Formats: sequence, C-alpha cells, structure tokens
Amino acid sequence: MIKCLKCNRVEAILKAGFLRGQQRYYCKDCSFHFTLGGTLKPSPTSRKSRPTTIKDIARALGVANSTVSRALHDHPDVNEDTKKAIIQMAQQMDYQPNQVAYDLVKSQSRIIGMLVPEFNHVFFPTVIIGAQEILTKAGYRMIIMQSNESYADEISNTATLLASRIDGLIVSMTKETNHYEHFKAFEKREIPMVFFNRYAEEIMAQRIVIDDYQGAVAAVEHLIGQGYRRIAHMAGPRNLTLSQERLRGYIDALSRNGLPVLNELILHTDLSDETAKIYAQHFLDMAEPPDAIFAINDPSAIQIILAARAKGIRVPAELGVVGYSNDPRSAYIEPGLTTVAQPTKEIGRLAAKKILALLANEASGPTDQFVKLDTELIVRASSLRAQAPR
Amino acid sequence: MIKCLKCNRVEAILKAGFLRGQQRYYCKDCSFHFTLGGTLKPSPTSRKSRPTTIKDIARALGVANSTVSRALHDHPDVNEDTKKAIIQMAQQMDYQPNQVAYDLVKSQSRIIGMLVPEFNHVFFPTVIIGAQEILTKAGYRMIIMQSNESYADEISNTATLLASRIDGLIVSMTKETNHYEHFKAFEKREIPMVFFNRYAEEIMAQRIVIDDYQGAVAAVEHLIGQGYRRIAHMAGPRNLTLSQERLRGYIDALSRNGLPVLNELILHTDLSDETAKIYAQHFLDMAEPPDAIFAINDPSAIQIILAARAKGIRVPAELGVVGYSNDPRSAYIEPGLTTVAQPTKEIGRLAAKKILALLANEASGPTDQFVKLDTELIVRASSLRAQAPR
DNA sequence: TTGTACGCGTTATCAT
DNA sequence: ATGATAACGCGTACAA
Repeated sequence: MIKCLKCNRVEAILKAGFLRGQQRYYCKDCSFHFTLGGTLKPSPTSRKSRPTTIKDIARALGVANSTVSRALHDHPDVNEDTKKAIIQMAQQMDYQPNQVAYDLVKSQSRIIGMLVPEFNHVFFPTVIIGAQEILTKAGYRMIIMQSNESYADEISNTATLLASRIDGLIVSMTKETNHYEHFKAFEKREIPMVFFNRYAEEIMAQRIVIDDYQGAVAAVEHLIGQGYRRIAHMAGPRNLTLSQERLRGYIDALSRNGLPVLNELILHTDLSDETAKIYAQHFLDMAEPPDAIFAINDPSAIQIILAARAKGIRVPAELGVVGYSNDPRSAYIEPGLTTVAQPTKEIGRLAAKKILALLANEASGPTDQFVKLDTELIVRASSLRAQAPR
Repeated sequence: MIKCLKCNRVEAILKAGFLRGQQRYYCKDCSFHFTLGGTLKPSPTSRKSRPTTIKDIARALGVANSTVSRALHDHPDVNEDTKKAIIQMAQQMDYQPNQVAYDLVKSQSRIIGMLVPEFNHVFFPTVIIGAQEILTKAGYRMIIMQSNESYADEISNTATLLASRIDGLIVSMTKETNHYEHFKAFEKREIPMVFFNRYAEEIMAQRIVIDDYQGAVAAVEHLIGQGYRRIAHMAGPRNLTLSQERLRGYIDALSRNGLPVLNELILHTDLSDETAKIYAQHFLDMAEPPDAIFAINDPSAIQIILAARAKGIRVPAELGVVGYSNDPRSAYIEPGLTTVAQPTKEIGRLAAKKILALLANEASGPTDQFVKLDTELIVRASSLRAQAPR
C-alpha cells in the first residue's frame, strides 16, 4: 500500500500520471503530489522535451486544468488576474494547443480533404489555391491527396481520408472511376462532399461544374464563324461527364448551323499526350481530312498543332485548332492557341464555400445541387482563318 | 441516500455525469460505476449514426476493448476464433479506425507538413508529387500549405502545422523570409525538417539544393561558347541562396573566360513578371545593350523574349537568352527557350526519404547536411547564334 | 469563480 | 488468452 508522504494516510491515494518515467501519486486529503523517488529506474535519459500541456500550466500555477482551459479560451467566468497570469505563463512555457487532442474531444478534425486526380498541369493546383484561400481563413486545414488518375489510388486515398476523420471532402474523380462505393462511405457518415468538374451521378453531393456544354458550343461556333466546315472533335474519355457535355455542345453547334455530324470525325482519347499525337496524325492523314479540330483540352490541342507543324500543314490557314482549359503554354505556342478558359481559382473558392456552408447548417440534410460556372472563349491565332494568309 | 451497488457503502458515492440520459454514480471505495437504471427515458431517438468504435465491437461481442484492439492489430496473443469473430464483426459494423485517437495516444500524427511559397508554377506541385509518392507508400499523410510568397502567411502556416503536431516538415521558404524564429520552434520540439531550394543558414536542418552554381556556370559558358560577349544577368532576390549561387556561377564563368563583370549588367528582380518586364526593357534600352541575358528563371526569361519581340530585336541573332527551371512554356515559346532543368520530382522524393530517415533513427540527433542535385542544360533556339541568321 | 471527474477512441500495462 | 484500467490532452457539466 502506498502512504501519502505528507499526511501518511493510505486511502486517499490516486495515481496521477508519470513524471520523468516514475509513477506519480496524488493524495486527495492533503492535495499533495509526490513520486516514490529514489531507487527506481534512472529515468531513461532526458529525451525529447515534451511539449507543454494545459496540465503543466495548471500545475505551475497551482490551479485546475479547467481554469487554464477556460482562461485560454477567453471564457467570461474567470478572474481577470488569474486569466492574465495563465496567459502569461502559457507564453512563458511556450504552450501550443494540441490540435489532435482538441479534435478527439470535439470528434471533428477541422480538416477538409481535397482529392484530385493529378498535379501535372496547372488546373488542379490552381483550384487548390482557391479552396485554400477560403478554408484557411475559416480556420480549416487541408489534406491534399492526388490519385494519379488511378482508381486504385483513389480507393486507398479515400480510406486514408476517412480514417483521418476529415470534416468534409472536395473531390474530382479519376478518369478511370466507374464505381462509387468508396464515396458512399462518406455519404453514410454524413460527411459533406463537393465534387467539381468530374462527378458521379449516383452520389448525393454538391457539384460544381464548368458549363462545358456552353464552352464547347462557343468554341465550335467560333470555328464555323471563321469559315471552317469540316470540324473534327478530339473528345475525352466517355465516362467523364465533362467529355459528354463538350461532345454534346460540339454536336449541337454543328447541327444548329446545318453542318453534318460525322462519326469518323469524333475520336475519344484517354487524355494522354501519346494518344493525342496518334489521333492527330490519324485525322491529318485521312483521305478527306478535317479543316478544323476542337480538342477536349489544351495539351491535346498542342499535340495537334505539333503534328500539323511536322507535316507542314499550316495552322490556321489549312487547319483551325481550338483547345480547352487555357493552359499557360497555349499563349506561347506558335501560333497562339484559341481556347476555352475556365474560372479555375473560382471553382476552388466556391467548393470551399459550399463545404463551409454544409458544415454550418448540417440540419438542412444532404442536398444535391449543381452550380454551373461560365467559361470564356480566348481567341488566339490558331483559329483565325479570316486574317491568315491562305 | 444512494448506496453503492457493489459494496453497499454510502459515503464514497460521487455523481459521475450522465449515461444515456440517466444520472451516473461512482463509488470511490470499490471504483465502480453504475446508474440507477430501469424506468427512465427511452433514449432520445438515434440521431446521426456515430461511427463504429472499438468499444461498440467489444460490446457487441461481449469481449474487452483490449481484445478487440489486439485482434485488429493481429497481435499474436489472441485466440484464432475470437480474432476471426472480431474481424468479421468489424467488417459488419463498418468499423473505421479513428486516426485522431490513435495519434493522441501515440503522441504523433503520421502527418508530414509541406510548406511551399506558391503553386503558380509547376515547380512546387511537382516536388509535392515526388514527396507524396514516397510518403504515402510509408503510410504518412501530408498537409500541404502555401504561403503565397508572404512572410506573414508563412508564420501563420507554421503555427498551424505546429498545432497539428506534424511529425516532420518539408519546406521551401518565402522569398521575403529573413527571420527564422518560427522554424526554431520545430528545432526545439525536435521535429525533423528538410529545407529544399530555399533555406536558412542558421537553422539546423537537412537541406536539399540544386547545384545552382554549376547550373549557372553551364548556362553562361554555353552563351560564351555561342559567341556572346556582353552577357547580362537578371538575378533573383538577394536573400535567397539560390540567387546568390547563380550569381556566383555567372560571375565565375565570366571571369574564368576573361570577360569583365559589369555591375550595370546585373539587376535583382523580385521574381514577378512585372519587374522582369521592366528590367528587360531597361537592358534593351541601354546605350550599349547586352548581347545576351541569363535570367534567374524561365518566367523572367520569357518576359525578356517578349520584350525583345516587342522591340523587334531578334532572338537569338541579336540577343541570346537562357532561363532556369525548364518551365513547360519554355518549349513552346518562339524561339524555344534554352534553360537549366532541375530534377524537380527527385527533390520531392529525396526530401521525403530524408524525413523518413530522420524519423526512423532519431537517435542520430540533429544533423545538418547538404545534398546537391545536378542540373541539366537544355539547349533550344533562344541561345543558338551559331546556326541563326545574322 | 474555481475545482472535480468524465469522456472522446485508442494503445499498453498490468493482473488474472 | 483475456479483462480491467490508466494514460494521451483537452473541453465541459456539475459541484462547491
């Protein structure tokens, strides 16, 4: 049995954590802390200095943990003097709140997960900047993961995010993703999700999309306005809604202007440069080649321009080219690439705001809702046949 | 009066919060918790389904928490049958381990912080990809923050990362950063740090740098080899070591080849496009303008090419230009930009490996150590006077 | 105004 | 092999 070193009683002894590797005791009768020092382990060499905790401050000042907690949170019910003393001591001891402990007790994390398919182009990083701008202002942190355009990576990433107890998820899917069970887990936990650009129809969530249909219509009608008539489309993967929408815009723009829609002029790429190059050559080698190509994105359009250049086909005189996404390279390639610009950073900002809103009034339940953002056609030389030498 | 259900004593009874809406009591004598169960409220309707915990599984199976924990961790000391039952039940109840709780008890986070100055160019995102590749494989998550090239943001970001109890920090400083107290906090906590590209001399940490000196020497000697003689340098911010190193390489390359180093041909930019443009015009407007410019990075070099184009100065015939960092645009601008390529993704991989190594053998104590990575000169048209029409 | 004790979900150290 | 139970650091209802 253990006796209190002060009052010698034995019944009011509680264990009170460890001090330098030794069991520490607390006597409730005389409010006395002590350890059974002496012959125990020689304390395993003073190691990594443990960060200051609320307890440390309380002990140093002889007050209760709760008082310290209250003072640090500027709770009204705490004496001004004690508060001052506590805050000063906290500074002196270089106290840093432990977010992990806070999260546990609050059973939240103040972390928003951000899951994107890739970092190789500026698009997703820019969206991230936008989201971060809003979220850090609101006191949220972000865990950013990228799935490498791989379904398997997406699965493991979502599992990680789930274990990290993220409070919300901003996500754009892999181009491979066709099953959505891994997202349903968030649905079940009622963790708000915002999908952007690429999304799953069957998942109940907020979606932020570019108005891909309008962007495509504008691009194709611009080509038609420049006198191009045999316009091909290098389309994207069939499972992505954005591909479907841009294809729909392409088809409607042609039909609306009395031009035929020819299957031979529509090719679906996997968004890789290699495939784009192969398809570009295929288009240019056709018996009756297109006089213009509308590409699913700028990297593909750039491959088209390069392929044309290699074959000695003049752009825009013999071939008009329009891309999508306003890649930084598009302004610098020769000729400058006409493209559809998306409000990239705005997507991120909006997604973040949506998440915060969902977090705020969780009462409103899961709503799925679309936000469509407008695009802007940026006209450069690659599609201007009017002024070009013939 | 309330009697303990176990020892029937009455004096040692404390109230102990509520359990499912019922007053709960605690007997200090026999350390026993109990409620006066029975006819009370029928539990206030199951709300938001709380995620399954280890306790839930234990209760469902009538075993102890510790047994569940052991089973889930594949501890040897657990009966095969119980283990099987537990694992199955865990699946059935859709159990997800709570990383936050795990982190608290382990007083670690398995999170590596990554702090970079900006996302506007491909450089930092690419480094991040490299780091992530290694870290996720090792079971670490990342919190990525960007400081917007602002010292104030860097301060607040480091505070956030500190509170998040990150296990390690990979960082590249702001171009404004001149004081390093906020990094010393990590030093004090013995949180391993790896600086890359931009670092502080006074902080004890691993550093990964590109061999900027060699890269600059190669660039300038290439220009000299092409017959340029009056070579200017658009240098970077003075406080960044990379600026100093590239400047040193520039100076040494000139001296070594018997060319004078002229102060009027050295201008320090702040890395913004606007300043680059102004300085480019200044160079080109000089009474005796340079016949070549070595720029601190590609964005600046691109501004130089654009300025020359605007003035009708032919590149490379009248002006040679070499950049640094192999920006994706540099291959597409006209003429193609000669540049010094850095092994970007490799930086990230290496930084991650360093962090993991430091985490593994923390015994080795804080070492500061340099790793220098080699660059590669990519020669494009902007500096090839030999073949160019004069 | 201040202190006590509990719980958040785990792991780990004891007993048994 | 399994069960209690004390941590981890914090917020907070309740008691004093």
